[in-house]
Amino acid sequence: MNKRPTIRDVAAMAGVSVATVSRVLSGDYPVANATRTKVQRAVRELDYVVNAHARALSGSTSNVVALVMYDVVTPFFAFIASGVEYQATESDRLCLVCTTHGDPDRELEIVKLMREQHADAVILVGGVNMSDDYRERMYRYAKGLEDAGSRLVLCGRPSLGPDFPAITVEYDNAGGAFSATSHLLSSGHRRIAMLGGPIGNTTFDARLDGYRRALEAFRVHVDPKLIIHGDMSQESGFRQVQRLLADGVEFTAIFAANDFVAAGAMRALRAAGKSVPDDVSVIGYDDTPFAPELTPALTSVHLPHEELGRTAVKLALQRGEGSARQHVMLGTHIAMRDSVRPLI
Amino acid sequence: MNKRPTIRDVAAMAGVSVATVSRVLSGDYPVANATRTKVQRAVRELDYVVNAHARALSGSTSNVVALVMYDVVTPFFAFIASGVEYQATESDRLCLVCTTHGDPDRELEIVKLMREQHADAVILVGGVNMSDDYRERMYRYAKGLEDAGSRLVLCGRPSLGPDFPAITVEYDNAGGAFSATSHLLSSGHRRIAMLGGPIGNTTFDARLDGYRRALEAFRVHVDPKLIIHGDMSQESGFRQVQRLLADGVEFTAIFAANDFVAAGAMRALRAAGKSVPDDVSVIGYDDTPFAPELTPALTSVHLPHEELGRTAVKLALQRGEGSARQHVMLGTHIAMRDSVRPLI
DNA sequence: ACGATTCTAGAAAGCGTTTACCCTACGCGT
DNA sequence: ACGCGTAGGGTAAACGCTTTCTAGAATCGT
Repeated sequence: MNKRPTIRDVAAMAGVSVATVSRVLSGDYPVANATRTKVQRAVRELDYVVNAHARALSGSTSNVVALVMYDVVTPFFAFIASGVEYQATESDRLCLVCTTHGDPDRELEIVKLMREQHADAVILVGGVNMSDDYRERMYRYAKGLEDAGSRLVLCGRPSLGPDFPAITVEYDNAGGAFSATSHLLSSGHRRIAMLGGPIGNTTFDARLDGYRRALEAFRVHVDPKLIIHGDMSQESGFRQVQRLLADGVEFTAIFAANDFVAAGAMRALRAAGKSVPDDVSVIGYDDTPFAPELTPALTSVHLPHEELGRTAVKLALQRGEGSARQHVMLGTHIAMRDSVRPLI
Repeated sequence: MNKRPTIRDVAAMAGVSVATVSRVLSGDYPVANATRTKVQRAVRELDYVVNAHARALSGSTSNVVALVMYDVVTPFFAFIASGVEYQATESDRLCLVCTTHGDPDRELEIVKLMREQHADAVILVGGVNMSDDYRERMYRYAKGLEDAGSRLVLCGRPSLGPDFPAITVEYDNAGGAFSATSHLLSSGHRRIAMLGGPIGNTTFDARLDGYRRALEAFRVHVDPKLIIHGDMSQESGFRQVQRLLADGVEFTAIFAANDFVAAGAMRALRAAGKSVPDDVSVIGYDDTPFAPELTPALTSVHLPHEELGRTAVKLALQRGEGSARQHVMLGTHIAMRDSVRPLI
């Protein structure tokens, strides 16, 4: 097994100094054509590649963007990750992916790892449980990252104030929920069940809030019996509807906190002999790729997932001092399909 | 903005040498308790974290596992990635993710980047177009990675022979297709349409092969008219069925090369007024999370996605010389649901 | 023809760790 | 009392690159 060649080997073979090789490789400094050619031949000959760690140690950037999220398979996260990855390679960065599975300690751990790695940007994706000490801890993280020269981006997570050293890239969570609920309301529905997510999570609190505000805007009573919380799984949606039915709660429409819950809900409805959308209208959130494949095709709130990811990277990599604490909010829209019907 | 502290700052504050600090941090070398405490206090005081690049440069491992795949959102890849990420963090490694979108040049580029990064393992995921020069190029990659001290893993991609310096972790692609087709055959179906993937791709060639072998085992004629190729999208499945119908090809069952194609196919069938499974049985591949949510719930070939990913990492990180070129094959099974019905 | 620029390229000082090597002091067996 | 093994800790040499500083050669204006 050959040892991997270093820059000195290349320099020796080309008969120049290591400085010259380095300059040919980075291509910024003027180098005579003949010399450049010699060096390039040596590089090819030896199949030389630079050592990224040495380069990062010597220079100052690591060319790495870090992505921290709940998991990697939920479409919501996967699509944001896709946008991040896309823009990262566009900007010649590599993409480090870590998952927390909702564990705050793990998140702390990861941020430490990212400081070690000198990531150019650290992107925290998705909602979070805004606990008492979350802000304070997040502030320490942010400081640490700033000192390490990394940009912190909160993506799909609320800002922590304008003086907080982080970029925020949100989508209009509450607004999407408001539109969805309004859509149901203006179709004549008044008894709209909200199948919500875990309490305290910024994402699902916001969706619930949008639901509430829409009802209020239509002067419809917010009936607590219509609001259920669960995790975000298909099973949860299934059971939530079963419970509603078992409790004899009346409703003509369902607003589910995401498409998986909506799918489970529709399954429960079908199992109970109720037709969607004839008996009950259903609307989801996230507009996952399978939404159009359900029967009936699911109406859902569409999010600009990929653009969220792309914007996060773009802003983070943008140099200039004012850029370190921006806040952008992306819009949502409803993808209308067949799971909603006006109430006659 | 504070400069980030180095090990010398810690050493100075604790009144010891940098060597001692390093030893306290790695914890291998004996250090007196009092000294250790002093150092740890200084570390906390300064909020010091090691510089991963300096460590990687000095030591020899980068603690990074690289994952190269088609994209990040297709459930097939996402679940494998999930397994990789899981096992990587289990082994205290970070996980670098790159996508190729099917571009072989991009794959080459990425492997070079991974050599630069000194990744402990490079995992190439999923099928590939086995072109003439693929083998040769892959061989050069493999050599380069081996010299760089990285392990190469082919995951869900066929081995290139026992003397090829790479680990292979496959699932029984053809076997799964064989089972699926056999399931249809033993339910009495004889006219089974195969909605295949792109020609030349190892994954879809294998699935097609399993289909063929099953028909032959049942002594059923393989009718070329029943075999269509497309990309792997829902739309592709939809159009493939439309075409079959328009061409007046007779069939009582469909074997789709993945669940997305199956979903599109079912939609086309429904649009044409055909009932699944009363008129046509359908079976998918990959057993994506939405398969149970379709109407009817889709029978599909279940793959051990996460275990593929986990095994890839586990084998790659396992030290010992013989371990550098192993080959494991994982099994599949059919997840039976409601989209298949015996032909009466 | 001669000083002033402009190119080109080398020498060497870091970048922040780890680790091989060396040294001191102390306990212990004989 | 003496040699020795060992725990504890310091010194300095890598690790492989980038970049500043410096300097010779080539070009140019007058």
